[in-house]
Amino acid sequence: MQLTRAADYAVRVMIHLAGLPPETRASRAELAVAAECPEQFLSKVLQNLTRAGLVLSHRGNTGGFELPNLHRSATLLEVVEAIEGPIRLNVCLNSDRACARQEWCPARDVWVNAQAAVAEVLRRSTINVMAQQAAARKLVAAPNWN
Amino acid sequence: MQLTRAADYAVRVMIHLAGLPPETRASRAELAVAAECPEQFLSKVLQNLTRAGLVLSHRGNTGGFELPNLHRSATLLEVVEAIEGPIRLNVCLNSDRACARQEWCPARDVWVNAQAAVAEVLRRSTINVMAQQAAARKLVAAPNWN
DNA sequence: TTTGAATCGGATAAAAAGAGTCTTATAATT
DNA sequence: AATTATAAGACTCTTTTTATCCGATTCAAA
Repeated sequence: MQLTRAADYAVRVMIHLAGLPPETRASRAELAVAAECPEQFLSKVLQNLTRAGLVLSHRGNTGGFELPNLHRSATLLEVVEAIEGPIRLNVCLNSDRACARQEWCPARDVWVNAQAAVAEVLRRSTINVMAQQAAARKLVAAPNWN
Repeated sequence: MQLTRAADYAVRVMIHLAGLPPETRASRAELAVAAECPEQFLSKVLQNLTRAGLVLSHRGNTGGFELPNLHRSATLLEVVEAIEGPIRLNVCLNSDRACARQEWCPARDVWVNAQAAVAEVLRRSTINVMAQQAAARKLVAAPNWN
């Protein structure tokens, strides 16, 4: 019951991108430094984000990754699910493979509620707001007023 | 980000035990049928529940497992954590191995809140109440009034 | 048009976790 | 003593996680 490293890195990257000026491209290398993770592994994460449309990739000499304006306010839920797929707190919540106990099982209701609670928290956080928070906190941590 | 089968089985077993009269012993075989899971695997689950004190085990000819009265109102959180250990939605929430970004990372707050939300839902559900619900719903599903 | 810098995509792999099995030991009742 | 339980540890198999490597592709600039 834990977030994967891949999803964590994805969130880090998205927040970093949201902190850059619009239309800025960041190279994979830069993003790997920002996310503090192996660059090759981040490659896979970025490909998933690209496929989900949360990020735009550009190849070639001046290539890199860019956050489309449309997704500057993406939620953490979107980012996490882009990497891990839909959140399912228990196998019995998979609509495909329904559980035989479903009719009467009181635990299922709890899993449903718990899952909804997590999703709600993740849905309420957008990466642009988090980027602002990060910037503000870094200023407080290492002020440069002179 | 999913419950393990072991934790799911543990919950099933605890609810089953809570539905029996106090001081009743249920054999491992009976519990495996009730939980719809392999008996040998359940063995490991039951050992963990026993170590956590949530269940009493008795060896020998008339042995079996028993739910101590003290724990008839155990919460789902207790049961799940007895099997999986403390819930940690992300590695950075492990107090031992703190994250270097902790000072300013705005995502951490979200993980903290999400984790608290899950825990709260699980804490609000007790197995005795769920056993009653299960019994009531089974009656509705297959009534036997005559 | 060639070169170089960048991502893409597939193959591979090591490590860890999850899920389950098997066997021997131990305990308690009959 | 025999029978019937659980305990405990070793073991296996599969899947997931967490990467790494390398050739192909793309694009811009020299």
